[in-house]
Amino acid sequence: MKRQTWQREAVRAALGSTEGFVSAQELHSSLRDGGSTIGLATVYRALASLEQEGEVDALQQDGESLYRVCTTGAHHHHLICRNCGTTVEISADPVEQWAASVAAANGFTQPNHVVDVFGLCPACTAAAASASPAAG
Amino acid sequence: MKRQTWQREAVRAALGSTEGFVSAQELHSSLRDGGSTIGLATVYRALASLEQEGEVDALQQDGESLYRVCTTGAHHHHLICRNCGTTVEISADPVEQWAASVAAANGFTQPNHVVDVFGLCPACTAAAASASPAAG
DNA sequence: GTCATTGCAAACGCTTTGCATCTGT
DNA sequence: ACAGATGCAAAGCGTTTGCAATGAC
Repeated sequence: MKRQTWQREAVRAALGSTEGFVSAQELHSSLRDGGSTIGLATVYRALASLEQEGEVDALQQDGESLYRVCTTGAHHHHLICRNCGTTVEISADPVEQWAASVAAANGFTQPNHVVDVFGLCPACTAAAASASPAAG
Repeated sequence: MKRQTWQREAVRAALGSTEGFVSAQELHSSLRDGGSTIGLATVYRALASLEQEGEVDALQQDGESLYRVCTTGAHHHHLICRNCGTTVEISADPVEQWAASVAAANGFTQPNHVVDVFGLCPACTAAAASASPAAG
């Protein structure tokens, strides 16, 4: 039996108001910042539960778990700036098909894929160019 | 200045004698089991150093870092079974190009990408089919 | 002879868990 | 009234770091 609590809704809402992936701790901070008195453990539990139900997607990045609202079916991916965090939506139709294709080719079913492209956005590329003109 | 130590060689050797990916702790256990008195921290440091030099590939699996001897710089991706962890190497040339392409199209430089495909391998698909014949 | 490297263990960060209380049904 | 969720904080896990001795160059 699953009870309906404002905490759980708060986690879902916070997750829904994010652009890309967020860590559980960022979510907790955000919630607290928004006035919630929700506990960190509760955020983790809600996230785990939500993931279990398939309502959110999770991936591991550098030892952390990042969460994102699950886009059951047609989804798009993001191009993220490593430096300033700028996020650009990108259509990944060819990749969707490629993922499904390689999965099928190997006999795998229920294909899920995590596709994210990181890089330096134009502004940060220019900034980096002047910040590191010579490395020797 | 990089000094040549038997510990470092031991880590490389242990890594070279593995089939797939191994965790730092497994490597350490293996080394100890093989007679080495190498320390855990040293294994971590050697691994980090080796990865820095591009001699080994590393990936994160469920909060752990798994390492493997590097495949000459050219990287590929993996198709991972959600259930048993079976890993299949997949060539992602089209994705490489796609990633570079979308990055360039948006003015992004230094494109890195995270591409992982998860699914159920043939064996687990069959197992799941008999384990969950009806869901309601 | 010098300094990077090693090793131990504690610190660290992220996540999970125990237990008492509270809240939703 | 009952079952499950919450919250705090500490345990837990894997990883990193500090500091003194050691070994490589």
